[in-house]
Amino acid sequence: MENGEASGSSSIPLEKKKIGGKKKIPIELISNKEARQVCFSKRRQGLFKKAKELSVLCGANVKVLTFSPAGKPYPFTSPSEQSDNATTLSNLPDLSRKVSELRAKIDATVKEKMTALKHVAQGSQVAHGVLIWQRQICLNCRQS
Amino acid sequence: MENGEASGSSSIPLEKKKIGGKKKIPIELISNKEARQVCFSKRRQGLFKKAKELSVLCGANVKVLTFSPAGKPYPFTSPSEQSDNATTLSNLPDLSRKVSELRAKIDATVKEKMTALKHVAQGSQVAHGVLIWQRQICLNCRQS
DNA sequence: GAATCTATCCTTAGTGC
DNA sequence: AGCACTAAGGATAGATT
Repeated sequence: MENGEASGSSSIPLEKKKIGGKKKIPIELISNKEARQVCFSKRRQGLFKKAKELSVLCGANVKVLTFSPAGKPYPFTSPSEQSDNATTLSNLPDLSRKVSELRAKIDATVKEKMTALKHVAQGSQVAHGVLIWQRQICLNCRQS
Repeated sequence: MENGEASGSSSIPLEKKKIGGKKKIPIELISNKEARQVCFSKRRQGLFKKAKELSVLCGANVKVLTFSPAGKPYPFTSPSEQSDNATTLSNLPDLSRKVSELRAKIDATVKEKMTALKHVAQGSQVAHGVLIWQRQICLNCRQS
């Protein structure tokens, strides 16, 4: 697949440059900042499309969360998951399974983040940040 | 011995069938259960690869969370995010930004799930499940 | 700088092993 | 089950508008 630029051989036919056409690029950080942003937009679009296709074709829940180079979040959630409210309300037998999936998702995410942040907190001054973050979670719980 | 040709009878290269080739398929739920599973495996692989390429090319954090038709979770997290612990420990100036990103992610996820589950709970008997789920979150908070 | 175009690269449906 | 193969279809880097 990722048949890299490995072949350094001189057997690569150099042809005259035609307009258009996709050229292969190495999978490494794009140095040009503008090109990187353009690439992000295009590929994020493609990634979301692939995610949607996967969810539709296979009836699978798919969530994608990307952060642009500028730090802006771009989330994607498969339609089947977005409409869980409606579908489950009229389809109670599936409810427990859906709830289990949601619980697994949030548990995995929370656990992962907690672990990461705890490790970070052990060697830095971010302990306060961790505490604040934990309170937000608990406030969310109480609010409901 | 050289490939294939050797033993006796069939020295004539058999006519190769024109096998393979990709046909267009409509983007809708694949009815055949096995085909659906195969498709899920292939496309999940492709999706993860695309996610990795996006994260590398653009230096972006990417997370993908998929559930197979059978309900098994397959998560993907971009390498740059996976190594947040190490990188941030030796790179404290980036810490607050990383923490903000993590906080935004978990907040978005929690809020989304809470909303979905609250809607569900309003019209069904799942209120207990919601409460249990909330306690788990809060326990996680206290444990740290 | 977003949209469009195009040639090329990449993914993957279908098949066989 | 998983891997290899083929080639049609799709994604996209670069140029152009």
